Amino acid sequence: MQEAARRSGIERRRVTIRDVGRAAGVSVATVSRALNGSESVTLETRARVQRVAKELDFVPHAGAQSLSLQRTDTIGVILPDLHGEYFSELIRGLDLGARNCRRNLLLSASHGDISEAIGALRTMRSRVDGLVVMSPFTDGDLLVDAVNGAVPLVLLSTRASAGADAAFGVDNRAGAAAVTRHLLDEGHRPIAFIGGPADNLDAQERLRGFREAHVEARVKPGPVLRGNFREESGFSAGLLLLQKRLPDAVFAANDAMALGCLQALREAGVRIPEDVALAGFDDIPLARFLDPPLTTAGVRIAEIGRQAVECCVGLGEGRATAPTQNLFAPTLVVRASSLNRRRAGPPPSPTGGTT
Amino acid sequence: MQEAARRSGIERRRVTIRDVGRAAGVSVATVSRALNGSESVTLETRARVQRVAKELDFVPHAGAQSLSLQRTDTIGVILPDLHGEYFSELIRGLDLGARNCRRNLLLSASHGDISEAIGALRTMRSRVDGLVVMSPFTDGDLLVDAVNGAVPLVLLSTRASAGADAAFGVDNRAGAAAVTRHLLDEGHRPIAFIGGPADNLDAQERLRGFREAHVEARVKPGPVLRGNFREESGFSAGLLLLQKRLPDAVFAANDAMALGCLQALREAGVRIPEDVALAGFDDIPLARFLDPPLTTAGVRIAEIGRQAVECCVGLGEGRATAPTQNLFAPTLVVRASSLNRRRAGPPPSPTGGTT
DNA sequence: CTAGTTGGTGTAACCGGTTACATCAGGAGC
DNA sequence: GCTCCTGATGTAACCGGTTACACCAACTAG
Repeated sequence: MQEAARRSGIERRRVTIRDVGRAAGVSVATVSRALNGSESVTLETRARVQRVAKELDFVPHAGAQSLSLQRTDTIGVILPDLHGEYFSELIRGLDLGARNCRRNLLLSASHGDISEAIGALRTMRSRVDGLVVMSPFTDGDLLVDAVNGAVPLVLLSTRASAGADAAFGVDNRAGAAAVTRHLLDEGHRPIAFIGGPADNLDAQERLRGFREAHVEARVKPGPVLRGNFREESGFSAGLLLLQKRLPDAVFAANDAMALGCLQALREAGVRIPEDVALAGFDDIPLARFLDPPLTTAGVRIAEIGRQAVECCVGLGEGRATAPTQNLFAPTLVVRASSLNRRRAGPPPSPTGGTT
Repeated sequence: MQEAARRSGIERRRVTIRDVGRAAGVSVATVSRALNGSESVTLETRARVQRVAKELDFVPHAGAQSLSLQRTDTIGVILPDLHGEYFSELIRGLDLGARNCRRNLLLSASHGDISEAIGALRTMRSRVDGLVVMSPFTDGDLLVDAVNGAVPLVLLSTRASAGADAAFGVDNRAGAAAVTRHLLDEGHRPIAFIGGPADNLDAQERLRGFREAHVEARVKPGPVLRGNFREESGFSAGLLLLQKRLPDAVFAANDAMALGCLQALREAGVRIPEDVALAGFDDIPLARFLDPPLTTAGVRIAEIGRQAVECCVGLGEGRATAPTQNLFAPTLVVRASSLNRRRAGPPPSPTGGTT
């Protein structure tokens, strides 16, 4: 038994609540009460216990506590990836929420793979009081099944599912429509679209917004290219666009692809926005620093993360929280990349363009 | 399958190992053995137990397991911040390492505050098998004290401490010296330096590398300005520089500040690199996309994170891992921002500069 | 046919907390 | 002086796993 305990001879035995009790001359119950602020303990006893606990460097065993109290003070988070500015911002918000609620954050990446996500879910299920999961590439139902009601489940940017306790997301459709309208208002047409992965909910909705704005304006949309939300795919799309007659504007379904496209066009000597206007989506920090600064749809990513965690904690405490469906409206952020500065100058030549 | 369990009223009791035992007609010991792959179980019994466990959607209680086994399969991570490209990369590496070792990742930010870091340490101590802590603003000893040998402790970019079990970091001095030498080789002098926070180890070492390279080259260093590693402070430093005679080059102690400085200079019409050359440190993804692309010292951040976690897990398993002191050498990444393209042209004017 | 062995399984102790309930001292009320 | 009450504290059951040890059938060996 407990092989682990005597694993290495020099191993130091944990200080338990019994050790504290013995040293303070009281029972374990009193120690527990003294440290957890139950009022039925003499001031003097409480002080003594606290002093002894500090002296012995006593820290309660989280596992024992969770076994006894049936809670872990931890929220689990599963994201498709942990990489890039978008997720960085999201994680910051998640941490903020966790800190506000005095919870720990257990983090994992699913790498866009549903079976990895479900695997992560299963390991996490028993170690957390609630889960926040982002899984834009699948139906929420699979996740709901995997959690099976064990803990509250909050979905981010995931196709809503009746089984989830709450869902947060961005109003991609409205955001994309706003960007598209802006491009049309500037007089750009046709507008090409660089889309995200076919199975990605955000990507689908953004494309939808793009199309709806065109219908509304009675303008025929430009070509729709397929991307995967990564910079390289924006670059490839840019190359593809260069092979035909260039559109007046390009709207990429996220900033990373807009960036890639910008690279491709610039390398070919195309001037932005003089020859082709450009817009993205997300407003990652980098967008402001591009040359030219990128027009995009701004999403308060961190804020979404914070609210998701706080909602999740609330659900776990039985507090009926605000609406369980929550769509954040992005703001149109107009920067130089989308303005109409079309000039009579010669068509793009390989030597032209910005410095 | 889970149908029955799901619809059973509101209050759903956890499925325990005893429930599985009862349903499979065996004892808890047999269930445990069957599920944990002990060999002394009939194939037939094992199959039946596994089937029943799946049917009941049994997931072992992590707290109970950690109480019994004295391990949590979790590694705790405390970083100064979770925000920005640098930490994003780091977290990605940490996750990679955790995944390789089949561990969970418990994440927290200290916001550069030593007391917050220690608080986080105390809550984590009892929930993890090991800790990876980055705390460039303080002495490692405080952290070592707070952990007090409860679990293995791996430090990142932190002043080494005898009490820590291992330490990883970047050879900031060599990296900064390499960048400085490169700038000098290009013929830039004097070179101004934008430093990081005074109490930050990385910042101190980078400044040291900057100075040493000057001594070595027998060149007098330019002015050293104070920054805080954030973009705004780079911007302020840029404004300050503009008030006097501009140096030939500016070396910012990290890329974020280089970026801020670039903004300030560009707004004043200073051309980079024609009027002033610029270099940073870290090689965050953004560096390649600046205009002009930024010369910097490349650090394999994710790789450091991965190794730190894997080392931490190894220590917990009693495996004596590689050297406990580990400095990664950055690579000099030369891009356009630092080249000598000085021209006879007129001194910077508000209307000059890049597009 | 008995004694010894072996392999599968069950029983119960243990991990370290929390807390319902028991206990006990001391003061109030009669 | 005795009972009753009250408030501080102790005892032990419980949370849900793991595993040492006991047990027992079925077999082998003598």
